[in-house]
Amino acid sequence: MPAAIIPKEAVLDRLAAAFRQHGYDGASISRLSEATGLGKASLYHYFRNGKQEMAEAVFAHVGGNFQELVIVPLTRTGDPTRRLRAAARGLDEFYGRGDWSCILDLFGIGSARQIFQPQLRSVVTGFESVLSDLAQEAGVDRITARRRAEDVVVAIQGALVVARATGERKAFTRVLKELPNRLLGID
Amino acid sequence: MPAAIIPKEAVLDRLAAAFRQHGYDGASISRLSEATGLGKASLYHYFRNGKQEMAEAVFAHVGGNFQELVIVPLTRTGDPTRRLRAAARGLDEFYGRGDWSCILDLFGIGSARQIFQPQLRSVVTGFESVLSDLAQEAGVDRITARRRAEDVVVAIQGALVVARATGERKAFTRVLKELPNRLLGID
DNA sequence: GTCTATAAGCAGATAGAC
DNA sequence: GTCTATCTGCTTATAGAC
Repeated sequence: MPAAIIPKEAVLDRLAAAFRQHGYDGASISRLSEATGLGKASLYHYFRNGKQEMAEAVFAHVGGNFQELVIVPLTRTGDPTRRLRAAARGLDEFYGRGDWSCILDLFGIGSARQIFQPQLRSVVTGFESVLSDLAQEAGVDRITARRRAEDVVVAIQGALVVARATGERKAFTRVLKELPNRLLGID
Repeated sequence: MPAAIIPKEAVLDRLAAAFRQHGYDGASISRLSEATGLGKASLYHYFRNGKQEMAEAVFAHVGGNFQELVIVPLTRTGDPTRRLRAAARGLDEFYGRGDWSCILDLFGIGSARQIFQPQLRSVVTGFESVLSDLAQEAGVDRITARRRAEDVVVAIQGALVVARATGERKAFTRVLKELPNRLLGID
């Protein structure tokens, strides 16, 4: 009974990369097999329910990374601006400096949408809550905090779309740099 | 030699709707056939190079709508704020009040990206130019105008992604309402 | 200009050997 | 746990009748 050739974490990272590049419908089992270096049958050994289960595992895995790189820094104690700068660094890493598409975007399209829409919604509202709470902690009134939190999420998603369309990540980099100001700054 | 059953315009509208719903890779010829009400062979009669040509025609057609609904109002003469409000109404219609995904997003994913990336880039830079020129005409300095133009494009794209993820269009509606302020308003 | 029928290949998924 | 081989159905695309 030989051990796994690569750890499941690494498999999930490679599956995530393939889904990010091709989208859910464009990521065929053959491509996922290539991307992981595992044969198709090996993939089915890991994920009995096929592509859908692979996507669900990727979603959970990527969600864990997001939690660690972005949510944890935001929910620490200490100066709000510093926490936002740490989250910006986390977002930069999480999105491959702006080169990687967001699962929130990709899994909202085509057959993935039927599967993931409820979860996409709760990711957005969860992220917005954390941002809004932080803004309020920094003295911003509730209404403004919620609006700005929404604006930040919108800006991150939009910047990734624009980066993909233009082939340049400057819009994304700028959004991250302005992140503390966008959430806490003057109107 | 019977005439076409539905005009090519209508075919393109239905193809566009199908691409918007399923993405490029998810939009199979069968689905495109269903969406248009034409048999597969009829679609190939219209578009000899198959799906790629359908997508290219949709891209051009949708680009024409965008020109008409958004660019024309922005490049008219008259009060900049009024022109931006007209463009906001155009964007609202162009994106089905926030319910439709943007081709800029969808065609940046998977196999469509290989085909369309250069054109996506020029759509973004073109739209940004028009917005930036308008802001400068309204007295905004060049650097600020360019930054705000980029922010506006980012916000529209992001709002559409968030709308799709949450199933709510309020973020999109708000971005449109704030459009004049986002481009011309105080920092 | 539209259709039905069909070709050739790739999709997702499984069986069974090692 | 991995592989090769294979199955079924759907995919793109075409041929040819009307």
